[in-house]
Amino acid sequence: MTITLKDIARRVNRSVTTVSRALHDYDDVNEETRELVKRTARELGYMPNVVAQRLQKRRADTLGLILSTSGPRLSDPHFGEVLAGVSDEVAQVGFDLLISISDPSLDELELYRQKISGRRVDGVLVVRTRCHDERVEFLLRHNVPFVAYGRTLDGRDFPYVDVDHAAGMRASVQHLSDLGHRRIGFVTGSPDFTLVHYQMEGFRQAMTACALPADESLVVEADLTQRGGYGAGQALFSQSDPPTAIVTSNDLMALGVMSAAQDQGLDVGRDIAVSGFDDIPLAETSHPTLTTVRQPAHRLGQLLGHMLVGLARGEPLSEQHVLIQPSLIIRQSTDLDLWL
Amino acid sequence: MTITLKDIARRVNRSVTTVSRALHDYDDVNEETRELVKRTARELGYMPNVVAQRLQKRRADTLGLILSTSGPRLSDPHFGEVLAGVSDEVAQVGFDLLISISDPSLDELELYRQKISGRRVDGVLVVRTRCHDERVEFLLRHNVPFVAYGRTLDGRDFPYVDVDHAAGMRASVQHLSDLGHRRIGFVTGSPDFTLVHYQMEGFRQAMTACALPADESLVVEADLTQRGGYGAGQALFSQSDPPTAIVTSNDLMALGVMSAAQDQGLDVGRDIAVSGFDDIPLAETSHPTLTTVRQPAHRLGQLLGHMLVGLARGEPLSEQHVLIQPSLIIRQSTDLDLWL
DNA sequence: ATTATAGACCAAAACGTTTTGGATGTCAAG
DNA sequence: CTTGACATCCAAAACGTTTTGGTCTATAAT
Repeated sequence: MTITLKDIARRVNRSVTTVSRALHDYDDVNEETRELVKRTARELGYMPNVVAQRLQKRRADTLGLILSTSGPRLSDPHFGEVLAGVSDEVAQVGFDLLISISDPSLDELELYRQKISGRRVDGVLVVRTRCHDERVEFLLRHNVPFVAYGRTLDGRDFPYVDVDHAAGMRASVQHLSDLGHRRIGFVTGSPDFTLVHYQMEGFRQAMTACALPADESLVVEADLTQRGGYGAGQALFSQSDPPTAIVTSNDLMALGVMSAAQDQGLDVGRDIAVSGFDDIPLAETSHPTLTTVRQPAHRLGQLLGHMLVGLARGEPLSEQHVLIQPSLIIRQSTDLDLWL
Repeated sequence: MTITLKDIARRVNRSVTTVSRALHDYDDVNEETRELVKRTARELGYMPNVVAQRLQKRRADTLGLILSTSGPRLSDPHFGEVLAGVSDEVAQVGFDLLISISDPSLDELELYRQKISGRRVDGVLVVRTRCHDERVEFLLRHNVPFVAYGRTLDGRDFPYVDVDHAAGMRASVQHLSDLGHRRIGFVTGSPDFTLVHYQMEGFRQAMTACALPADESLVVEADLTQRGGYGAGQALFSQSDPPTAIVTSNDLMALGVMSAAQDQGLDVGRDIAVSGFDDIPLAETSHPTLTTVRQPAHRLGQLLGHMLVGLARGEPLSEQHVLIQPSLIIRQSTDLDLWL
């Protein structure tokens, strides 16, 4: 049997109204009754029925995150860390985080529609944006509070947090150029992803700035996974004039590239330089350790969570657009003689 | 403005009751009105307010998962995969999955109390059980439907899904013994975890069965992470009479151990054999590839989800206890000459 | 002509809160 | 004595559903 306000009211001989107001520290209830109410509530083990609260308040105190099966999975370490940041942050202010993995049979937007119009969530998080992103369009059109992890390219205005992938990539290429590399390969994800688009932009900018020849055959596209990186690496190494250095769209791919290199008998860090993006924990303990562009994943998640909670509460956002500058972490995979 | 049953009722000149019943295909509403109601609902873009439904039905259609900060994080690949399985399964039958990361300041059990008595969730998932697990005690005491990923040791009866860690570990040790190893180290997590306990049991059983000497100094405890494995590996390699083979509690640790070995200049697979547990995707692409004990993570998650949904709906469970037999996957880290 | 039966519908209650708009009593000031 | 202010309390409405327990009408059976 579960305890309700009515039970407490009956017990202390007050109305439900008074009990509710006492528990919420309204100032129109006598000090004594307030104490009495609170004590009995504790004694009876009263816990408010949040569903009823939500119905009355017309708020869900819940934030939604929809993962499409094609997007990043929970097993992507960088993404997991961002998510942990979001969760930490929103939990602190009493919000729940609702995670849906979109059934492949169901249209992803339909899922948004359900969750949102069904009042299940009062704000959503969009992850890994695409250059033109239908989810963003949908959410804007339906006036749903949301924050995106990543920008889009079609000039719509919406709140986002993003990392300056172009700058990160420029730093990587610059570093490799400084080491004397002239044939630099790029193992990349689909250019539909905004992050890949900007990385590509940074890559080309830096190649030009360093006066390096642009060779399109050195740009290989694959899945943003280790397996994808492995395949792309194999493709690059089997070319007649293979690159001496490779940058990648994320660390998982970089690890895959390193595997492919090692399988070819190459000594990563000496025969071939590899540089990643993200700085997942594995980057620090791989062999050789991985040079990469660090994104403050956890802090980034916290920021996303913070903004989203604000939006969901209808507060104005102090910063609509946040662009975080990543930093290059140089390790052995680009310079094996570098010992820590 | 959001559409409610009342709006539809007004529009079709029927009562709210009839509209509700029409939408739910009750047989006491005329075929024509049913059609009319459904059509108008579609036209107006009606979506039921699930909060109201839940209040009325006294069900949340939501399953809870509480991650304590000390337990596995979302960034553990094996765990992420299990979770994806759970999520896939429960989404298919319309349940939500609520993930809370327990604030370190808040007592974990208190969080359970809140979510459960607050009627936020109608079933919970307990992951990575401990030999004596307070969460299990709590849930049993409060009669909350739950399924555990892992057993406990104190003889309480509750539904669980677990992997036979003892058998997996026996297979690993047997394999190493067959290769001629006699000094086998064990890099393990805290024995409080049930999985570690059973691994330890399997380890000792196999050592005895293979007539290998038990040397307690070869058992090193550390965090169930790559970093933990690295440290434990260093400790083992700096001993006067180091092991020639090492088994570990999970793959992340094994990767850490491999790193430590390689930093010592050891050739993993030749100078030292390393064997993991889980078979995360990384195991297949590490260098050398990792011999490990495979757990069907995704399927395991689906099973957990399936059981939990059944319980939450009050259906009797066909199988209370599921113990899955893992299989040994032999790769290069125990036998470098093994080329695939 | 009465009584059943079935088909179509609905008002009201319920779920457990919070909010609104008073009501009541006391006391001090005028 | 009246007025106003203040402190304390509460009934009723509201949130959007589903369920309960009907009513009413038309037709069929007796």
